[in-house]
This record gives sequence, C-alpha cells and structure tokens, in this order.
Amino acid sequence: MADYVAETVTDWRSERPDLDTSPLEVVTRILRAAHLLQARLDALAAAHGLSRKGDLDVLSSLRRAGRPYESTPTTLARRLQVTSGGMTSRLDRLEGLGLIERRPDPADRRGIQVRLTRPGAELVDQAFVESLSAQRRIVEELPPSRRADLAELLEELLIALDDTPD
Amino acid sequence: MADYVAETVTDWRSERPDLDTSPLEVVTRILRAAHLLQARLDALAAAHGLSRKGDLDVLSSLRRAGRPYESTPTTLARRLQVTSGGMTSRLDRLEGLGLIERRPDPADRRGIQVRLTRPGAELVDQAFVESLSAQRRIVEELPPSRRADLAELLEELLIALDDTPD
DNA sequence: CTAATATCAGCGCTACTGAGATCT
DNA sequence: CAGATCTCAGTATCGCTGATATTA
Repeated sequence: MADYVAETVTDWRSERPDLDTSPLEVVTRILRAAHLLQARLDALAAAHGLSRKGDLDVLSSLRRAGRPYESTPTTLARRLQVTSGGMTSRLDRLEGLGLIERRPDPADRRGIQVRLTRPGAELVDQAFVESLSAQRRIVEELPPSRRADLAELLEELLIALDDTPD
Repeated sequence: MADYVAETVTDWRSERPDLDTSPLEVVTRILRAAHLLQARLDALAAAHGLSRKGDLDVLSSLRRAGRPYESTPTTLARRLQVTSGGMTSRLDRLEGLGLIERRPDPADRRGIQVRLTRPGAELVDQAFVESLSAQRRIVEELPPSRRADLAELLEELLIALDDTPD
C-alpha cells in the first residue's frame, strides 16, 4: 500500500540511483496533501457563500481573537501569509458582504480596525465548525497517537521554516 | 518554542473551549508549510528560467520515466493534479522554450507523445538536483529518524486522501 | 526625515470550464 | 453511439508590485 510519492521515489531510484531523493518523501507529500486538503475545504466554504479561498481564514482570525472581534489589516496580512495589498482586496469583499466593518483606529490615525459584524460572527461560527468537522473526519483516519505525532513533527518543521509568531 | 498554529489553537481554546480544534494542528500546518515550501522552490526554479510554477514538475515527471523520456498529456495532468486544459498550456510554454517536443502517438491517433528534448533533459538534471538540495537542507533540520517518521505519517494521510497511483 | 499604514491601479499568472475536433 | 484525447477561447481568481496619501 503506497501513495503517489512512493512511486515517484521508486522511479527516481531506478533512473538516478546516485541521487538521494528522500527529501521528496516529506516535501512533495506536503505539497500534494495541501492541494487535496485545500480543494476539500474550499468546496465546503463555498457552500456557505464564501467562494473566495482566504475569506473564511480572515473571519476565523477575527473570531478567535475574542470580543470585540477586532484586528488590523497589517496583522491579518502577516498571519495569513499575504501582502497588505492582498488583504485590502479580501477586506473589500468581506465588507461588501456585510461580514466585517472597517473603522478608524482611535489610537493611530494611520490605522484601521477591522471588526466582525454580527452576521459575520454568526457565519464564522457555523462555517468554521463545519470546516473543523471535515478536517476531523480526515485526520481521524489516522489513529490518535499517530495524529499527535504528525502534528508535532509538522510543528518542528514549521519552526525550522521560521513560521513562528513574533 | 511554538509555531504559528500552536498560537492559533491556544486562541481558539480560550475563545471556544467547547470545540476540539486539534485537527488544525495537522491540516493548517500542512497548508502553511506548503505555502512556505512552494515559495522557496519557485524562487529556485525561476533561477533556472522556469518562472512558471509547475514547469519543473512536468520536466521531472518525464525525466524520471527513463528513456525515451516520454509520456502523454493526460497522464501528466493526472499525476500533477491539474486538468487537461491546464496541462495544454504548460506544454505550450515548455515547447516554446524548446524543452519538450510533441509528436503524434503512433498507436492512437487521438493521442500525443510528449518527450523531453536534449536541452530539456539537461535542464532538468540541473534544476531538479538543485531543488532536491534545497529540500534536503530544509528537511535536515529534523533529525534523521524524525524525518522518516514524518514521511511515513504523511504517506498514511495521503493514502487516506486517496492519493494513490492506480 | 524615516518608517509605518492602508489603499489603489495595473499587471501577471494560473488554472478551470465548456465546447469542439478527432479518433477508438 | 458512447467515450477518450487534446486543444482552444473565455473566464475567474488571486495576489503581487509599486505608487500614493496620510500619519507617527
């Protein structure tokens, strides 16, 4: 029982036995898994009217900050791995949908506060829970101790990639 | 020492203690790692004139098949997680660069054989080795036994996601 | 003055969808 | 005729870059 990447590595071994292709077993697997997972989660979010990929991430990020469900465009952009320009367009869309509001930051007149609206908070509480359920169904195909191992190994890798909050 | 996702899960725990957000520790980590890894690999491929994301994957897929370095658009599309239309445009570009050729399939006149040219084979032998080195430097931040564990866990997950060759 | 914040216009890229031509 | 193969045109999306205005 093997996955696609196992076959790839076997092919390389017979073709270029001088190369150590074992890094593919981690890196390519992560890329392929991300592709498959993203497709599933996007389809699910779309069923809640969130057709654009990163929108639920923005709402979730605001939601988990707790009341009053606020943040700034710059903070959101950094967390979600996009530029500030990219975040502006996501916020435009979400504001158009009535899911967030922008208000001037009282403490810094350059800044903006982004806040979940009531409908935004309700939507994220449904959509996020549902996304989480879908994720759980996938992850539960691994036995519990394996899940925890995988999570921890991925964390080590992400730390090596400097994906740490500062 | 924690990564970004650990912070996320902590936030959720204080905000929605009723939810089990542990699936994020696997799924979100995979999505974030993929984003970071892809950015590094794209930059590297671009240094070899392969500015477009999937191009090196196409060349690699042909190369590891062994002589005569041939495949078909449909097979490549399936392996590389794109539609046949998406593969057509990749092949157009690579053909324009002189890295592949298209020839009619002698056995099936609907079909096309895609083949690496000499320059294509030379380029992939450089660019792939370099990409592999970059991947190795990343993966080597984990101790060897951890690397193997991670590879195996990811394989189990991909099998659960049906990413298997048929 | 330098640096930070947010936005905007313009651009490039990527890949999908659906239709069509050809062939099994 | 149904189904497979490949291509093409059209479309949607997505995010980046670099410039700008404002303020710290």
